[in-house]
Amino acid sequence: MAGSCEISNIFSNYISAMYQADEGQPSLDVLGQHGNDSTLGLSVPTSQPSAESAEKPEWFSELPYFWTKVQVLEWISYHVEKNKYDASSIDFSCCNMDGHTLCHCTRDQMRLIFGPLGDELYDRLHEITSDELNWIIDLLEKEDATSQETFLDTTHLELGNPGAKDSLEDMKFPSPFLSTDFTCLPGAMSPDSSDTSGQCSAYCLGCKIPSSWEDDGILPQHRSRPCRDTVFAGGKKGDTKHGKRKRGRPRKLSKESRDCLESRKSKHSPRGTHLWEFIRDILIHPELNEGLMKWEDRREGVFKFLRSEAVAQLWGQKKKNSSMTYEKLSRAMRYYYKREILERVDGRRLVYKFGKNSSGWKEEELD
DNA sequence: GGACCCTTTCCTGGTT
DNA sequence: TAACCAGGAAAGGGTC
Repeated sequence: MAGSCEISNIFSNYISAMYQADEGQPSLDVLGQHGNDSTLGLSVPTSQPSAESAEKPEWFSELPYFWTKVQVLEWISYHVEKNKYDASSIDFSCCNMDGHTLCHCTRDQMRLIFGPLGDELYDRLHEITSDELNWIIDLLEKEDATSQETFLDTTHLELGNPGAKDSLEDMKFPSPFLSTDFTCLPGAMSPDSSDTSGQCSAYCLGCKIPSSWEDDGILPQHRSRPCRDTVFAGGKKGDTKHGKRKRGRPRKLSKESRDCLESRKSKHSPRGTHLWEFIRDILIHPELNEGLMKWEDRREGVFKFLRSEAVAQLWGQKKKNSSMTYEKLSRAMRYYYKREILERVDGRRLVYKFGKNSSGWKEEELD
């Protein structure tokens, strides 16, 4: 009970502080500024430095997973205030949780604890943590560069990485795939576009991610709005007259925009993973691809897309292409027939087979 | 700078 | 009717 009292105090203090410094309120609109994009269902804090940045609460610059109980409360307080919610109906005794616990709350649990605010909190947390997966992926990339390890030790993530936190600040970017298509729990990673009320889909800290998912293409992008708005400018349909666009790949970003987005990237970053390698990596990590793809005949290299659009979205995310679809992905797959990287599997929808020019999928090779 | 490669995008038509 | 498949065509972007 004492804990509950303490929590209430923190809560009150925080709200008081916010009233006193209304101007200084964290610009976490932030968490909703891109939110109009229902496809993405995400938004990220702006990276534009603001005069108030010095007054941002601690939780703003921390990963939710690492939030202390106090920071969790501050975060809750912020949203209580933001939504003009009556905090008296919140069960404070249930708020005594750290970020780790918070991140594993289901939507239903959030509702139970926070009432109508539960949905809001769940969504906001989801937004932040979806960004974090990208942070994690980035972290993995750095890790991979030094260790050549395919997988990341889970404990490493749980301990955190101060350097990577900085990266998070710099590079948050919404993850459409993860936000809409993944229910990603520690130890399980399965897409589920329809499930918005199940387990907390925000966290993937227990997941191990194939090394090829870590390359440049999947790196978080700069999160400032002006840049982000230009990221997929070429990918929008109907951007030419008569609602039709020219054939071919749309022009990429202007140099300025690219610089903005990729200031972190090496100018000579190697070519990203090829599509077939990306597909292969999903397949050879069954613990991650549950629900995405499956082997039909492992020995023969026959596999099937279970959630074709989800895979396409993931591929699109990797290539920074929000308009990727299975239709397009499958066209690229069909080009592999000629090169014998893939073989046709006639009469079976969504089924492909690795060809003689592919590698790295056979069990013998993996051993 | 240009060739080449690897997609990406659009499209038409066919199949399930 | 929708989803998928097949493959031509055109184009962008990265690498060499």
